[in-house]
Amino acid sequence: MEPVATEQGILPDDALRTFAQALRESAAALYDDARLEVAFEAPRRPEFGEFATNAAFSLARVARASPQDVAQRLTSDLAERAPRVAALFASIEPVGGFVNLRLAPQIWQAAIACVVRDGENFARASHRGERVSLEFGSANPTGPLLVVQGRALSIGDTLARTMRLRGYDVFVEWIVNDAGGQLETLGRSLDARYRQLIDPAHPFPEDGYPGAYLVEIARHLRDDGADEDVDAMTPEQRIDFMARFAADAIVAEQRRCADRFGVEYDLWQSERELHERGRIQAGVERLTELGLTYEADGAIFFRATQFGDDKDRVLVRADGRPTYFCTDVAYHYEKLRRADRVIDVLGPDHHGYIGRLAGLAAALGYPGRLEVLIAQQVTLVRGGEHVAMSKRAGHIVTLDEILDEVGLDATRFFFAMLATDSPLTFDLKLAVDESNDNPVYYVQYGHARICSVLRKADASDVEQARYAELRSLDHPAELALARRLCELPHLAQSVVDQLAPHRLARYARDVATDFHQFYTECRILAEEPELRRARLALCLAAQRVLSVVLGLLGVTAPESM
RNA sequence: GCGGUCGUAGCUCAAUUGGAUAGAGCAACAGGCUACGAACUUGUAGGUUGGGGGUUCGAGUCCCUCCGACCGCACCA
Repeated sequence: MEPVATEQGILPDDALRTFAQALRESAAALYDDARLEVAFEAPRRPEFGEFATNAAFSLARVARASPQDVAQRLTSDLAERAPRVAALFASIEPVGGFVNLRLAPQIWQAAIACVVRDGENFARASHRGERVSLEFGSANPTGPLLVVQGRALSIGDTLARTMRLRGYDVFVEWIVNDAGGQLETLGRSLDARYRQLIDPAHPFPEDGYPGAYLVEIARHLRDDGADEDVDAMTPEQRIDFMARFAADAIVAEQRRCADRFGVEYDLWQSERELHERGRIQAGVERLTELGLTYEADGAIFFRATQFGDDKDRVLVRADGRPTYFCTDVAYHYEKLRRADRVIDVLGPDHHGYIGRLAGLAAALGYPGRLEVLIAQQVTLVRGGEHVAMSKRAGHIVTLDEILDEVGLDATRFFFAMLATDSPLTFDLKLAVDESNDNPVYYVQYGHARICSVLRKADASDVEQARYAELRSLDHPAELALARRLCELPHLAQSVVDQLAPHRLARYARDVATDFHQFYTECRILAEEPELRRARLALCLAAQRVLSVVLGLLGVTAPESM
C-alpha cells in the first residue's frame, strides 16, 4: 500500500483513502476474508481526533468479538502491516470501538498549499454533465414579494451557486402564474382603483387585492394617458386589459426585487404563454398515452390514486378549461424531460402538494427525480410583538422593506442560516438593534481583518507566501484553521446532495472563529521569515475560503469595514 | 375528521441523516489590548431534546401513542 503523492505532497483525502484500504486488508487478514465498509466522520469532540471510523462496530457481529477488541486488533495489525500508512497519521487510537485519527501536520501543510494554489477555484469540481432544474420564488403576480419569498430566494440562489461550483448545469426558473381566476380578480381590483382616481366613492371589490401598490399602478396607467383606450373597451376587454397591465407591472417589480436580492434567473416562464402556445396540452396527452386519464362528467381526470393520492384529480374541466394542476403537469413534464434532477422550492402552504408532485413524477416515468423543498413559514415580530401579515387586510411587509431596514448582506445571511424546513421567527427590531452582533458582520470582519494583515505585510512576503515552505505550521490554532478550510469541498457537496444550504452559513462562521482564534494566538508579521510566510499563506487560504463561501451566500466579502 | 411540517438552553437556531459526555450565537456573570483591526478573545452558568412506550451494541434522529403549534384537505390558483 503506497500513498499517492501530488506536487504539494499527500493530501488528507488521499491519506484517508489509503488508510481505509489498509484497514480493509487488515480486516480480511484477521477475520476470514471479512469485507469491511470504511466510512469517516468528523467527531463532535476534538479529543476524539480529526476523523473517526465506526467500521469495527459492523465487523463485531461477524467477528463475534466486542467492537473494542475489533478496533484494537485492526489498528495494531495495520501498524505492523502498513507502517508507511500509519506514518501519515499523528495518532491512530482505538477508543470504545471507534478508531480515532489525527493526520500528521505535513498532510495539512500540503492541503493549505493546495488551497493557496487553487485560489478562487478551491472546492470547484469539474463539469459533470448533470442537469439540474431549480425553481424558486415564483410568487403570484398579484402583489410585491414578501418576506417568505426572501427566504426562498436565499435558499434557492445559494443552492444554485453551490451546484454550479460543484460542476452541475443549473437552470434557474420562475413561473409567472398569470392565468386563471386570480388574474380576473386582479383586473377588477385595478379597475376599481383606476375608477377611484376620478370617483373616490367607487366601490372596491370585496375579494379584491387591497394593497396600496395597485393605487400606484392605477396612477401610472392614468399618467400613460390610457383613458381613451380604456373607455372604448367592452367590460370583459377592460378587465382583461387591467389584469394584464397590473400583472406586467407587478412582475416587473418582482424581477427588480429579485435582482436587488442578487438572484439571476435563466427563465421567467409565463403560464399564459404556455397556454397560448398549446403546451399545456402536452402534459395531458402524455398522461393519456400512458393510460392514466379517463373521462367522467365531461371532465378529464388523472388517476392520481394509483400514485398515492387520496382522490383522482381533474385536469380539464367539462367546459374545456384546464385546472391549475393541469398546468403543473405540463410544466413539470417539460422540466423532467430536460433535467436529471428537478427541484421546486415551495412555500409553507404547499405541504399537501409534496405527495401529489412526487406521484406525478412517478406517473410520468421519472420516479424520484423531482424533489420538493418547503421554505417554512417566517413569522415577523417587532420588539416581541406580532406583525400582522394578512394579505386580505392589506397588512403586508414586503421584502423591499426588510432590505431597507436590515440590508442585503444581513438578510441573505440570516435567511440562509436556518434549515429550510425549520419555521423561523424574525424579530425586526432585534435585527436592527443588534446589528453589530449579527453573525454576518462577524464573518465579514474576519475577511476584512485578513485583508488588513495582507495589506500591512510586505508585498514580496505575500508573493513568496504563495510558494512558501509550510513546514513550520504546527501550532494547534494553525492546524485547526487548516482543517476547517479543508472541509469546504466536502461541505459544499453535502449542501448539494442534501439540499442543505444553511450549512454554508454555519461553516462561514466556523471559519471566522478559527481564524480569529489563530489570529489571537499566533503573531504573523513580527515572526522570522519562514514562519511569517507560512502564516501569510494560511491567511491567504482563509481569505479565499471566506470569499468563496460568502460568494455562495450572495454576501459581500469586504476588504475593510 | 384525514394528511403534512415542526417541537432541542431564558431567546434565535445547530447536530454532516443511527454514533461517543446534545453544540453555537444572543442575553447574564467574571477575565484579556504598550502586539498585524477589541466588530476580537478566554472562562463560568444554563438541558429528563414536549410526555410515555418500542426497535439495537448505540436514538434528538427510526416505529407506535398521547400533548401542543402551524399548514393543507376545490372541476381556486
